[in-house]
Amino acid sequence: MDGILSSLTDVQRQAVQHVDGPLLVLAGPGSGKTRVITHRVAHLLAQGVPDEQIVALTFTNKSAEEMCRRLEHLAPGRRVWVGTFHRFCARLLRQHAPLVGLRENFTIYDADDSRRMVRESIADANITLTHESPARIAAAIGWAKSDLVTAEAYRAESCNPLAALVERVYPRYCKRMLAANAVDFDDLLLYVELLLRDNPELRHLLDQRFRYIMVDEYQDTNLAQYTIVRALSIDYPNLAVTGDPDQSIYGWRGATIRNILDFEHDFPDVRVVRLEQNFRSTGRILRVADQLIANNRQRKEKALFTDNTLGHPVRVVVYPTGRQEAEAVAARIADDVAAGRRRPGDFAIFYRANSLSRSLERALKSVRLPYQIVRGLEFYQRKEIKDVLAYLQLANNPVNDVAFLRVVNTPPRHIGKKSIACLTRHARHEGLSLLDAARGGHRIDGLSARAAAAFARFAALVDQLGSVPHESVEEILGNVLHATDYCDWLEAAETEEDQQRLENIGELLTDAREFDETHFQDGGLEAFLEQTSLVADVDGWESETDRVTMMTLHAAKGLEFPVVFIVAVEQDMLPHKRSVDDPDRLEEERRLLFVGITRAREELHISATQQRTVGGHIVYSGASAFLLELPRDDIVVAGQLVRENADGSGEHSQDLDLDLDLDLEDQFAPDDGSFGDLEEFGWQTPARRRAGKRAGKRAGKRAGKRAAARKPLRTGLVTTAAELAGDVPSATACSPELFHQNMVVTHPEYGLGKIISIGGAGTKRTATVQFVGVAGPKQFCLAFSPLRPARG
DNA sequence: TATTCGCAAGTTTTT
DNA sequence: CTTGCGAATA
Repeated sequence: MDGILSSLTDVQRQAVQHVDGPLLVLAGPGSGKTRVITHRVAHLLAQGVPDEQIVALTFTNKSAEEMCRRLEHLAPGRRVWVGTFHRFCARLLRQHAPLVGLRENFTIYDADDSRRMVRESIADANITLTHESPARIAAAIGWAKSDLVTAEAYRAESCNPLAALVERVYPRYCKRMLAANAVDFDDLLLYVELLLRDNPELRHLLDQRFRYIMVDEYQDTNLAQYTIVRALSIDYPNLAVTGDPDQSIYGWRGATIRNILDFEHDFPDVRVVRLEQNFRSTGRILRVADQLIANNRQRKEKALFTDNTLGHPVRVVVYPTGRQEAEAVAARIADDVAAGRRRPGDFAIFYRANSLSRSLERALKSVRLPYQIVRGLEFYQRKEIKDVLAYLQLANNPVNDVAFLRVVNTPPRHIGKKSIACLTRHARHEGLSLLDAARGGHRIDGLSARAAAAFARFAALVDQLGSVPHESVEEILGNVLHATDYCDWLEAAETEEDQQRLENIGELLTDAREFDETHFQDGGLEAFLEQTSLVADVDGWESETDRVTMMTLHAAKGLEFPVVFIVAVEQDMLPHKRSVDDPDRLEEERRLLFVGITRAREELHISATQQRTVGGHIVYSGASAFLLELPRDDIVVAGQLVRENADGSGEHSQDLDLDLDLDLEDQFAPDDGSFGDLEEFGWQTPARRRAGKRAGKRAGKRAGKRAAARKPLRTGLVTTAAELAGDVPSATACSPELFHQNMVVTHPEYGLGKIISIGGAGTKRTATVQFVGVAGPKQFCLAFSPLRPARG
């Protein structure tokens, strides 16, 4: 035990040695948080706490594994429960499923399955969507669940069209899910909460059993998660949470930063320990991170410091295009690797959105650098994998209608849309599951004898799958592939794509075999299925292999790399355009960048472009406002950032040093010459564009004029600003969010009008406009209409 | 009923 | 640019 404690700092030791009562560890990035948690577990064990009384909850399987690994070192052979919140809840729910109306073999639906279910429920409610999407309704339902609002309790506030839809769809969705014996991710939490709320004796029992609970990344908990750990810490309030408000990046998923900000309030006798010493990054990197995050209001002040060397300045580079950015990053890495300074595995590239990985991937390929993209989920979302898993799900849970519909005609069994519609109608009418209805298909009106026979054969097939003795998942899976002819079907096709599919299925078989070796005894097929639905992207990351890692900023949390590149730090990308208008969400975007920055140990490169292709369209990007918040003394800038005051007043342009770093000139100037032109571009920050958008007439008009006067722009940048301000009519549509009720607008054909009603979001946002001298109101889909705000 | 083609729509982050 | 969906065709 002495050995364990001696490797810790004083503050860390305080947290580790805390045994009873609530504990809050405010841990800055790189402050040894995981170390503290694992050591504390080891300490508890050393104090005589039985293994089964300790539970450590994490957000990703990845960090759970890491924790297990370290724990195995500190306390070999002990069996402490470490895992994700969702897995923990899934386990509890399996044990007590009947209490909430489920059976213990319930299926966990992924986002895709649950969206299908929402779609059906929308149909149930006789709703035809006009300007909302099933996805948005699904998200709203999820949001309600994270806030512990059940279907029965849900009431739409008046004047909220989305909520009005949710109020009708949510109960139907719930009913359908129960009938299919299925839960979605949010249900896992919600049901456990209800379980604890409605069964006091059970709650007490579990409270007693899980006597020492630890929650990592506490800043990312939502109300449901908070309530669950709270309910398990009443009789034995030994709840230890660790987190950093500055790293809260899941607000969009219902996480509330208040859970950590108010922890001291909720648990009055809490012991608070602050870990502020950073052991990871250079002084400069830490300072850059610290300065950036100082711009946030919602936080607990922290005094981050480090004894590490100052290190290199952070490089901020602006490239003309996304392609050049990707090539430059790849070239830089290739250079370091070729010179023997670094290994590929030292590098990580982070981006805001998955779609940005493509150009990087291509660039790394062309310089022959080994890489891995952390996007593990994708594997389980492939059609062939989902198909095969659907058979397994159906074998395990025969009332799973979504799985039934997925595979009833895959591979093709001469069962068409009409027959399925007929079956569905009958099943609903009789209150049967689709599989049960299929079994007695011959008695259904309007169903051809041929189709009825096909259904019966399918039902028999599924029954056979379910009756195979549960020797191993691999065997069960093998049986599925054989009995359904799935592989034969793919082989027959012989296209390149189908070859790949066969390989993927092979990979799934390997997965199953590995599972059998390690976990089969913990629950067999059901446990395997649970694992496949509860994996996340980060989980696919292999730290051991020597490859360049690419991932989203979200996935990067908790990891560290010697050299980090953060690309596409542009306005509307980071901060993302869906977040810029909401101060809270804007702060979250800033935290996201903070998380990215603090992953870097030795070197950090931040880049942006002037022009990038997103979704097939070229957009002229502007510098992220965040770039201008970085401390000048700790960064080196290549490219020019021109800034104007957000209110559009005065031309206060702050030109950052055009400090071209030599490497960069070497890389680009000779090749394409484009780098030398960069200065001319008069790169524009979004401050101006937004000034134009918001204050429409005043600031916008001036911004437009001024921008036009600053001439050497050859991109469409100025035009864009002017258009947004309403100066130049054009075929391109304005941002739909720009319009609001009662706004006066112009249309090239109809002229001046007024918005009399408006609703929806994104491309679905529609407005009804009454034009002057035009009979009857007109409807517009704002994303594509030539409608724009009127001047003056 | 199966397959193929064309068009439209949606593009943030994840358990 | 991708994926998904619907219609037209074999």
